[in-house]
Amino acid sequence: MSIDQTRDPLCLDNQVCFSLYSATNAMVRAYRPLLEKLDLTYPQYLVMMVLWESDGISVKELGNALHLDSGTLTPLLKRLETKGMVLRGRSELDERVRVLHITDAAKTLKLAAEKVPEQMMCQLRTSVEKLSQLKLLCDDIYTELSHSKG
Amino acid sequence: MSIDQTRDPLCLDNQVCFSLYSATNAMVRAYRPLLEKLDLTYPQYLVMMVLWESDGISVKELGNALHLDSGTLTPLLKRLETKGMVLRGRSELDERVRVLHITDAAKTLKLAAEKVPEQMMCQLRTSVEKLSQLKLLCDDIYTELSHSKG
DNA sequence: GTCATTTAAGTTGCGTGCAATTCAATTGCT
DNA sequence: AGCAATTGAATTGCACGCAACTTAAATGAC
Repeated sequence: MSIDQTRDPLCLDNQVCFSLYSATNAMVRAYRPLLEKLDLTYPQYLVMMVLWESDGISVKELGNALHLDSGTLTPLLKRLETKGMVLRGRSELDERVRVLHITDAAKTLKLAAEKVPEQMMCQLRTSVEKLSQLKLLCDDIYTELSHSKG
Repeated sequence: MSIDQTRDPLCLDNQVCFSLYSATNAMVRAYRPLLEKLDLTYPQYLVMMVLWESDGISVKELGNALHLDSGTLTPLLKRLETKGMVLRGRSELDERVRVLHITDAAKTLKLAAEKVPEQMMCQLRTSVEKLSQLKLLCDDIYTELSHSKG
């Protein structure tokens, strides 16, 4: 004769947010061995994905694309610079802005990185429909949570 | 005449994982002002949720419930102990295991914490069906990603 | 009973996320 | 032109996550 856990607001099993949190942690863990071969962390991989598509953008623009701020990105970009993946230049028009350029090594790395999404899908043995459903729902609540604030 | 971004495997817009990652970051950000009043971080709130339901469990059991390891939990529990929320005792049967007990202050805190889920739902202006869909999908991929490893 | 193995927790080290603050360059107002 | 307000990055400080390792206690094989 246990309590009705389906009504308990503080029951872990009822919380979407905990599922979201656990799924994300598991996802980042799953990426690790794949990205280790590229000498990248998951956030670094995200940064590289943006830069592979849009070379020469600013830290601000990068932050907008990834929903991250300079407090996170500045040290991360310095690490990528140390690895020889990124050049952190300055805009000539506006001395405040950093202009981010990828190196030739980064362009080479892209070829290996292109295999990562498929490797990841092999572990995610879920239907493509479910995954696009998941993406829509995540984008949905992201929008809600951002709108209610900034 | 741009490239077909829907086919580009390294296009950010195509990646479920990035949506998941951004949604989780946004979710944790949204919790912050609510939990600040309880002097808890989101992971600390998760720990307290488990302990409110299951007082007297071990670090191991807590880790199983939250999918976190002692490297994360030990320092977190020490902080909760400093705040007077948790007592980190020892099992008499097995000297290795910590027996975690909540304090009276933690029991009082639970009353305030019970309001948090509803406050959170106010920001998540999404239908309940969508949210339970999201939860199912997250639990789904969590299971897939865990099974493929441990 | 002894010793290798296993197990629970703790420690170390690194890379995030992010709030808060600082700094310098630019913009806007007048 | 002069100066306040704004903006782009960087810095500081704190709390995770987690891999890798260590420590100490318990278990198991013989």
